[in-house]
Amino acid sequence: MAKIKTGNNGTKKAVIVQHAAMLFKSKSYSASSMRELAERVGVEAPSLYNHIGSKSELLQSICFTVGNTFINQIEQIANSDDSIVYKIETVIRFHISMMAENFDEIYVANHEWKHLKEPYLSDFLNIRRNYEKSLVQLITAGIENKELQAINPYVAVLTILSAVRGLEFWQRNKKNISKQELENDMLNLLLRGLIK
Amino acid sequence: MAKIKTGNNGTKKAVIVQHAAMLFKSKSYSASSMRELAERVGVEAPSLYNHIGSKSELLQSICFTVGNTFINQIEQIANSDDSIVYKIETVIRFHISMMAENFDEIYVANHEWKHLKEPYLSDFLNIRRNYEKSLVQLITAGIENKELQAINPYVAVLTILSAVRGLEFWQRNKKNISKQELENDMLNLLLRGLIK
DNA sequence: TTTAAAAACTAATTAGCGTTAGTTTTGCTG
DNA sequence: CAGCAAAACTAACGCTAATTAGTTTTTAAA
Repeated sequence: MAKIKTGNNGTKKAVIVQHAAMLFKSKSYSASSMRELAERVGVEAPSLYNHIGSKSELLQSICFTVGNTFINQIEQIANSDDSIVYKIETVIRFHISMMAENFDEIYVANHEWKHLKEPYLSDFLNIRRNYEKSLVQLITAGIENKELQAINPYVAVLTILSAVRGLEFWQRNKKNISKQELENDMLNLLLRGLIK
Repeated sequence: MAKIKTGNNGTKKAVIVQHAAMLFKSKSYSASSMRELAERVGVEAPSLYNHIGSKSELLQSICFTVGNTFINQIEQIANSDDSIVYKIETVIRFHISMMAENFDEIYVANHEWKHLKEPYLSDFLNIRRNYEKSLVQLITAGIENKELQAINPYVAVLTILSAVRGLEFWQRNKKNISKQELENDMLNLLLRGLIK
């Protein structure tokens, strides 16, 4: 009946992927049906297959777009010659910005990656491992540097990544706290701690 | 064919719930089938229904057991007369212990609650909101107290809860870091910050 | 050893899923 | 306006799901 509206930029597949991210976020991947996705896109389910290969291809698109974005960013930061503390600040600010502007995709990549099929599942986990490894190197350098406290670098990375991932709770309460205040307070907390 | 083994403590339903937690954790709720659950329990699928009411009742059991445990704990802590900093330490240590000893249920409660049906979904979200509220009060008291830095209490709570939730990543690497080292480093980081 | 409840089984129902096949409509290009 | 490819449609296939019905086996007490 209706046609898929691309809004003059991006392919029709991109429109479908965007709707898929919203649907997968709210219902989870397994509980989302192609029929409901089609309804949201404004089309009958089989029509989707003129533009995509399969349901799992949608999940792949989402997860790898997100993964590659973060890998690119961390490489850029690692190659700059700022101080370690400033680099860490930049990483955290980038996570907060991504969370604000690409929430659906990031949420899906964080929560639904386990439904990827091989070999994509292994590829995705590799990307994530490499990202964590880059951060561990950053923290380790900062400790040798004496810029940072001597704590286990893996614990530090785990805490930082979890904290920024937790911004999904902020998304529910966006009105109460501005992005600026959130950024400043979270950086302050992670860098200087809770205690006065 | 076989019978459900209770190991002499707990009901048969408890055995099924425990297996359900493991299954839901590894496959997600929607992608888990009663047939596979039955196989893990060692029985045919319809036999499960002699002990439980439905698949979603299993999820309810898991989510509310976890929720009530944390609500009880936070009430106990709030009613003690330790310093705020010590209370926060106790909360964080409790989360780490629970994560170490009841990982499957906590993981499922954290990740699969959205598949609860009404009215259980609303009830669960209420429990979680109340828990967060208790923590916000704790942080707020600590700021007025001058024990804590004056940052937005909601940001502090969000960061703490996310950090402890992130311990699910530690579960994958348990061998590399002892619970003691993890506890000390994470407390140190959250209370005193990354910077030396 | 009889008996009755608990708990297992087999078979079937109903419903929804992703996807394919085949056909019709749409919209651009000559 | 003729023709053709892109993209929509309807119908249906093959599966798998949660659950129910009805029956048999097991367990344990009288």
